Amino acid sequence: MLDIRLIRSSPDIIRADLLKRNETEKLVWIDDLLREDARSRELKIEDDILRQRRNVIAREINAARKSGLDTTALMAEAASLPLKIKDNDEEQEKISETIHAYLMRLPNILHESVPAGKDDTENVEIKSAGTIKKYDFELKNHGQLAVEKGWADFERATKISGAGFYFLKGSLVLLDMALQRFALDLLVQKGYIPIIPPYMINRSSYECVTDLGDFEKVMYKIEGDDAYLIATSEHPLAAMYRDEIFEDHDLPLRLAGISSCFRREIGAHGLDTKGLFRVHQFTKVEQFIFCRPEESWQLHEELLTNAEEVFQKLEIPYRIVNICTGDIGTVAAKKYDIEAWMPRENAYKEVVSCSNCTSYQAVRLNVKVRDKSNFELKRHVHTLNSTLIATSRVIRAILENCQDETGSVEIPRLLRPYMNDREYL
RNA sequence: GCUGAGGUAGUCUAGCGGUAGGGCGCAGGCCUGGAAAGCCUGUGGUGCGAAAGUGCCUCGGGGGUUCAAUUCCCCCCCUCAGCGCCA
Repeated sequence: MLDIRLIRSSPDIIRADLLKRNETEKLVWIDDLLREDARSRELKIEDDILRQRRNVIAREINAARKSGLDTTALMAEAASLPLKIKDNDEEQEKISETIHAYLMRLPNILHESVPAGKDDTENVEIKSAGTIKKYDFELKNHGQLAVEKGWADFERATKISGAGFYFLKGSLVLLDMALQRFALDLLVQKGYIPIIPPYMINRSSYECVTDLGDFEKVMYKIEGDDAYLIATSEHPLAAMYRDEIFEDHDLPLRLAGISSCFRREIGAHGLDTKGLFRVHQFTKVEQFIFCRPEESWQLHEELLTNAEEVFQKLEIPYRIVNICTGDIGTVAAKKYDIEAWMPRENAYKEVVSCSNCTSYQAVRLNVKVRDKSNFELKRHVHTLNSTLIATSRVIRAILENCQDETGSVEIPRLLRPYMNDREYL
């Protein structure tokens, strides 16, 4: 959410950003918002005066009673005030609901380096790395291979849970856990604090960290409780410090979340229908940072570098794309995706999403940092998040990239210590 | 799930119809050669104001009674302790 004070003081910055996003229909929101905000402040001034009068009279009545004076006139005036205050409050309540509704729907302000573009086809590649191998045999679909080898069972999972679920079996279970520990060790060694968060959080916390549309499309709600299954550990990690103020020396705070992730919307497209790429449930090691506003762009690059290191170490070719205005969504100010090379499809596929959300989550969460040199000054922190490893997608990348003509899968060298030094799955 | 005790500013705690007090922590100031100690001020949200200031709101949340609610009444939420159930 944007800070209303920023919109009040620099509405042209917001307007320019909406134009860049090509969301011109929201331009009128800004005018309406500014009008409502001005009216809200007028009402507050009136309200403050009424309340002040009420407080003064209450004190005067008390003083008069104590000295035995007549209070009839004061009581009469006092009796007229509550109704006026109530009317005023009701109007203010309506206005603040309107303001809040706009604020919840206005997107974050983009970084200047975000490219303009209509959708994901216009994201901009900024780097590609790794050696793409040539295969002189036909690669097997990763899902098909996994079933043949007894490493996964999709049919029985569909029978008992529905499409988009899977039983992971045998070597792939060990591989999944090896990837988790590999990822976690990499982050711990860099000073990130590993965290297992709650897998369910309540609606009010969830609204602070994600886009409203996600409630309808992405999140699983637990019936009968105010609880939603997390779509990523980013969400509980971000909400963890809700309504808190960091001291300057607490930041930057680097966290490594690990959790199962639950998502309703998975789509259904060609090769992805069956397999581990688009699923309702997967495990993810996530990087998350709370920091001072001035250091977030540098830390955004740090997160990306960490994620790249994973694919370098696993020897999986990848590229980095800068997500364009049409694909970036409401929360991030800038987002990189890492896409891993999937040789069977002859294409790069998304495996990492790395975002700087600047103060957008922090404003809703009310998370601030006390300024080092000015005790009174408290600024909203910046939050950043990035996948380190989403195991299901990396498993697919390994099954495809490391496959030989016999259908054997060679385990990436640096992962072997986590696989009891085995060379093949 | 049952019973009991609680929820007061960053934290601990007092107040139980009449401007929310104190301890600790933290920040600043005075003092000092420098520090400690001591003393003073500040500490959440928001409005007006260039500033100095000044007002309003905030005692878990929401209603009600009252000129006035942290205090009385109703509903809800959460925490802790004990018991029960349980991997």
